[in-house]
Amino acid sequence: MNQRKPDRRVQRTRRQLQESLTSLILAKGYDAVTIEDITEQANLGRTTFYLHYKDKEELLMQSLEAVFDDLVAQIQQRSIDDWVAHGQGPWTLAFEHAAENARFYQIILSGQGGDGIKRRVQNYIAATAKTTITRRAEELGASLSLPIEVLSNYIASSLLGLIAWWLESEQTYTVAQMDDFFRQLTMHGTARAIGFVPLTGGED
Amino acid sequence: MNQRKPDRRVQRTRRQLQESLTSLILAKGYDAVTIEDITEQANLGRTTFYLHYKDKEELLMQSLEAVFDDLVAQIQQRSIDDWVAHGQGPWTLAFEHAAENARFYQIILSGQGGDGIKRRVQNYIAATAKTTITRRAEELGASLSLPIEVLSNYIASSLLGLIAWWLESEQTYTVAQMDDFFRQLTMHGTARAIGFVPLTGGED
DNA sequence: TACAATTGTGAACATGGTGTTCATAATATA
DNA sequence: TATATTATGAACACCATGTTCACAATTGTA
Repeated sequence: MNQRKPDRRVQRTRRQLQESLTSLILAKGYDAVTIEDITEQANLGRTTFYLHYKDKEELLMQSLEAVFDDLVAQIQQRSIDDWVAHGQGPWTLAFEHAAENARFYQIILSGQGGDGIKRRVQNYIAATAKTTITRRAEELGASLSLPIEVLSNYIASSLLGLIAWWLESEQTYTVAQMDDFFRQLTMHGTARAIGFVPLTGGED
Repeated sequence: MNQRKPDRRVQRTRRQLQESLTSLILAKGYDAVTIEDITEQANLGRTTFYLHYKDKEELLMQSLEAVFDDLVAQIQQRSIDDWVAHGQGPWTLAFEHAAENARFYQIILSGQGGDGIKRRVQNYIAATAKTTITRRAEELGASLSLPIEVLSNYIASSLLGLIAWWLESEQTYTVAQMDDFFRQLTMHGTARAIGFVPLTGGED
């Protein structure tokens, strides 16, 4: 009945484990962090870790999802048209958030973060894009010219790929610039950027 | 002086190690393969492995690069316009190659393939895209509307992301369809696919 | 063919993280 | 206060890694 309130110790333990992991990642990278590092930093027994999480990756993903859920909620407070009207894309907040935690995501997204973290982050973005686009398509009564799965996955991988590159390159460009670049690519595709002018929309 | 011909034993050993690794990846996944598995399968001493490679990843990347170099050479035999004239993108061969070795790339690209493999593959694609685009831009005397690094990285991550998704989804679509999807996105961007019609190219 | 250099071998070893068990202690909730 | 839940830490088995070393096998060449 009251599944609602987990034991105080549980909350405390999990929070400490999460905080310890993120701070350790900043200190020594992802792979280098051992379970014992985490529990020691958190002042907990190593056994306790396995009482709550299967492995490092599960711990990290739960932390990330909490943060992402917040971010998505913020983004969805505005409609797509609202964002565009302000000369921004909905993903502006994503670029901002990434910049604010640059070193952290640099490590996580470098791909040398455990097995499937980048992939799981990408899945999260794709799922978000999918529901957002679906909802919008319903509002407009419009139909997609591509399978939603293809589209959402394309968006997720290109956005995440660009963010990862941007962080690795020590942020050669500002958030506003990245936002603008991504909008151009989103609006007109890569062809125009290369200077390749399509045959004026021929064979749709 | 004659750096040219490595000892026959070296060639033989390296080839056997490469073949063993790829076959083992198909058999039990990437992570599950140990150095000992590889050398045993290759009928070599475990020590021998370290005589040639630092770790599993180095071995795998060298195998991949050999394959990729071939593929790129094939692709570059035609000009971009040639490809387009035939109703295809240069990346058609990439989709084909991926389909032919579906299970292999499914594992490699799932992200659960060692630390940075997907990332290194993506870097390879980005580098290829960069030189290709640069060359073409020089031919046309055109200038890019985006930094080449941004562009090439966007292309690489979206292409690889799409391929990875496609393989994971058990290839719900044909090579020709994927090629067409990617071309649509390349030519017109994602916005049009959503049914979002831009303000007729307003404020460039 | 014989010889010197290179390469492969296998055993042995140290290292280090993982994941599990279990009896016991600490703490929360009712 | 009583009972259930959670945390503890020591101990253990396990397994892959990476390195060393003395010796064997093979190769390219003189």
